[in-house]
Amino acid sequence: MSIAPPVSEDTVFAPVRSQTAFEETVERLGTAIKLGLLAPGTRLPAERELCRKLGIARSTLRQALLALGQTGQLQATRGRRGGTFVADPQPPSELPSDEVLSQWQEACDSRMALEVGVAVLAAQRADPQALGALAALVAEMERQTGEYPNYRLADVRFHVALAECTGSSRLVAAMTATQGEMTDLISHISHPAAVLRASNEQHQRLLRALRAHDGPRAARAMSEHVEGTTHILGGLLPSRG
Amino acid sequence: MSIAPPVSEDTVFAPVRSQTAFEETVERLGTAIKLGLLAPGTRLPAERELCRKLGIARSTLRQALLALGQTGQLQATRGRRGGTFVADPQPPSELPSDEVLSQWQEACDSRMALEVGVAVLAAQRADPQALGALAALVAEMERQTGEYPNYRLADVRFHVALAECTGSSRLVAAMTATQGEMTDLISHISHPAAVLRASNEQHQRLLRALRAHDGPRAARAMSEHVEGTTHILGGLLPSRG
DNA sequence: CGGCTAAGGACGGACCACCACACCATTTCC
DNA sequence: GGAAATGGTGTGGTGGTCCGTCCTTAGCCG
Repeated sequence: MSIAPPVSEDTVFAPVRSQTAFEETVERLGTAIKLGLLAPGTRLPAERELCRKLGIARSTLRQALLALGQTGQLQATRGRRGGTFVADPQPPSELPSDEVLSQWQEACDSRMALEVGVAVLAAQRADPQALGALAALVAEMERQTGEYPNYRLADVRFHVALAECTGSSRLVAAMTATQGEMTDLISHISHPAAVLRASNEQHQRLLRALRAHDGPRAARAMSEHVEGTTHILGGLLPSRG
Repeated sequence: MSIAPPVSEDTVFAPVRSQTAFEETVERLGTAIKLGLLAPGTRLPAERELCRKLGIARSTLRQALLALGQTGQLQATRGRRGGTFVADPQPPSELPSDEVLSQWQEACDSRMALEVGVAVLAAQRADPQALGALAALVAEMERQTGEYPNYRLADVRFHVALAECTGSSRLVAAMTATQGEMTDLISHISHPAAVLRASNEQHQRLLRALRAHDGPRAARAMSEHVEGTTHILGGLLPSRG
């Protein structure tokens, strides 16, 4: 054991980040809206019900809803048939923040660690119905290679659906968070149809591996898929911090 | 897109979990001690320095240190040459909590998702020095198949060292957390030397894949390794909740 | 028209986590 | 004996969170 390199204590003693309920709520709902998991026009549950589902107080939830309303992602209507609704998509004009940008490699690494493992598990567990849904999403992407926003929407749903194949809510949550992070990164680089088609071919190869319940092949397909995105980002992203 | 299954809103609207700085500190330090990443006798940085590193107030840190002291994991000495020291290992007598036990499958799934991806990245990035350290740990495990606590210590260090090969602090942190969770689960099942030897052979196969910088082979070796543990747990763990 | 109802909106008090700061107690080194 | 370094203690202030209560809006219906 004395041979072993001492684990860098930078990890053990790294800063503790305590996220408030307010922040986490804004993050979660905002990501779901940004990714299109909550489609425009969707009505959220009533505040009194939603705060119960989220396990937070109504006043805390309202802070979050207010914040999301001020950024234009939500819109509230009062009255008997009122409610809180997901607004139409924002012009994705914000440049990725320096903070996100400086950590893009860590984000891609985390994505690799998540997606490959999910692919292995999905290969073991995907049922015919789930495979059909995945195939439909691949077909949708094929149709939308010319319309990046539509392509990306199907892309996100593909990866989230893959996580759902595992049956693990943790992994689904991690996947949505990761996809949100990736969306921030890739929304401002160009997306030629050729690149999208190539990417979707990797989806198809992955799907074939899933159909064969071949975990190792799924892992390989997925790792190449993630690596592709990473390399594209590395080439097109503004200078790294 | 209308074909796509709607993403289950259970994920988006799942309870928000806000961890306090105190809880996270206890968790992090406690896990590091439990895993042996902070060896018995180790002296922690002085409180005034440690709270700065952790980014929390000294009083908050002291709450955590007090809690860890009351469970016998830390011991403090006053005076100029004083400090807070890691105590000798506890008799691991606590049975895994029902809460941990009921989620053992999710824990194993998360582990799969982390370890396989880490293996792929490590295969790309491991340098000779890191490979040497990993080999030393494999050799150590080989020697310790009869002494489970020692074996497990080297095992944890192997997996954490693997994460360190990726150069991603996020992944190292995730790995320590995952290994802590696994330790909770496996500490109370039997560990015949034969099982440990078989497990370590998987480490060796993984190491060979890393040396060859063969990501897919590393992924396969790791997924089989994780799957082995999962199956053993499934067979030996008390009835699932 | 007028009341009922379901929804968002606003306010105030209580509690607690966290923080910053100052000070005390103990030990060791010079 | 004094300086220095360390853990130990107390105090007050800030902000986040919760809970309860009430107000406002708008659709439904008798």
